[in-house]
Amino acid sequence: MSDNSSSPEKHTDLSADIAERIRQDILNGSLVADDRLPSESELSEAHGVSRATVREALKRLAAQSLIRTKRGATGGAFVNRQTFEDAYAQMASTAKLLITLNEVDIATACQARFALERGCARLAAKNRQEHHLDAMRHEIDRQKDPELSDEDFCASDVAFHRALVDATGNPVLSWQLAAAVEGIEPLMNMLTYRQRDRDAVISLHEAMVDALEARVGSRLEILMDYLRDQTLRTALS
Amino acid sequence: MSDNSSSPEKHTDLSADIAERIRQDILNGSLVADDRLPSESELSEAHGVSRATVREALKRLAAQSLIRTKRGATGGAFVNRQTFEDAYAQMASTAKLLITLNEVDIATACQARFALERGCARLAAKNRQEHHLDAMRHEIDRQKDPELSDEDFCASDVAFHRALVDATGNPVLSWQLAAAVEGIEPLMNMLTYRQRDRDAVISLHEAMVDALEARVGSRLEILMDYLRDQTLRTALS
DNA sequence: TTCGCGTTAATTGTCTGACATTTATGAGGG
DNA sequence: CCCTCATAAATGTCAGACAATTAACGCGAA
Repeated sequence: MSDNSSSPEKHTDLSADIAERIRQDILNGSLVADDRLPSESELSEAHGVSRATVREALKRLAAQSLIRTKRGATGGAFVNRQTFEDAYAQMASTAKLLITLNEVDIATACQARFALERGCARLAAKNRQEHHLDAMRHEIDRQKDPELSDEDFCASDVAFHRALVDATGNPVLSWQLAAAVEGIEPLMNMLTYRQRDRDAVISLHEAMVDALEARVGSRLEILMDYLRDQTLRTALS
Repeated sequence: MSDNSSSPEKHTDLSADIAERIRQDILNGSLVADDRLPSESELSEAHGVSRATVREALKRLAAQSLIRTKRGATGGAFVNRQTFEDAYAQMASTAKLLITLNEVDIATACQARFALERGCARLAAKNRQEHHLDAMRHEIDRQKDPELSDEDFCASDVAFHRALVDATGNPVLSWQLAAAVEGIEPLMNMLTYRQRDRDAVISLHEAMVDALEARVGSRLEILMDYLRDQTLRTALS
């Protein structure tokens, strides 16, 4: 049944249509997290297509991590709970792809990253907890090791800023920000830091932790501007 | 053959493996935009699997808009150019899903949105062009129509803020921001604006355009804080 | 009773071969 | 020169089969 698609458009790619229908069912709440979809055979019969087509549709949904599948007697396709963690990974991956494949220059990426992060400053200052400060100080200690490779230094930098945005206590915010920061990591990885550059970054990081501890958002904003300029200088040298 | 998968892990879901392999080829540059992949038959032979499995892998990639397919003699699967527009749609969709399915409360979403947008203020003030101001003023005119439904009012609001972030002139930034703003649109759509609320929003919008025209980023930031508070008040009434 | 164990059924994962549909290309005739 | 038609290559779809996995059931033994 239900092959009377109300849309008279070109019906190429049945699997896309079916995937979209199921997707809508998830969106509008007909299917909620952990619900089990009908079996592939039932779906194929319900939509009037072959099982192969249904499977292609399900793979599409799986690729967007909308569903997961389990084999066996009680198996089937289940609606995934959309965790922030999942969405974060997905967005970071998209961001990485976009930035590497479009040859975004590092200045643009830096500007974007620090602009976004700047927006978190006041909220982070207001809501930060002790463990956020601890995490950031821990990363600073790592960054002080002169033996650290540029790549590891960069990774630690990402962790530092991740803790900073987590300090806002707003999951939507930290999820968006973290994805953005991680998305430009490949670009940041191409930076080569001289020791002098590292020292400058580290002292700014320390000042930022202090500002965060004292809950002075405005100072944090200023420090972020300095950090942006410092990073841009490193990039252009 | 290359079925000598170096990974001895549980090899369930061959289609996922193959999709991942091709994905890596795109990531590392072995395949670049508009390259044509081998035909399904060739891929199935190359990876030692059936054509059905290859097709499932390709559908996964298509779902992530990494490839497109064309039928016919010169058809096949082609690597997609990753446009900001594509990535934007994808991220907005992910954001919508995440926010609706996790029952994020409107206060959290608002806070996130305005915090992110606030980060753009200074950059937008610096780089804005005349056509950005025009677009924003056009939306303000729409918003003044008292016959406008709440939903249309909200859509116009999204367009207004989209123009604002575009004014930064930074594609990475506007892409991230626009996705975030559109992601919380479903939530904003649930708001009911009294006329008094609309008037308050509109005058703030007008003040924001003026600040943007005068290139006074700091004032723009303050106005955004007001707008955030105003929106929160509307939400909580 | 309760534990253990094989059987069974349901479901996804994979393969094979076929046919339908779309589309560029080239040959042939007017 | 242009139109038409056959052809080939590729994706889209289908049907049917078998393999692999897994929970649940039933049954016998301790």
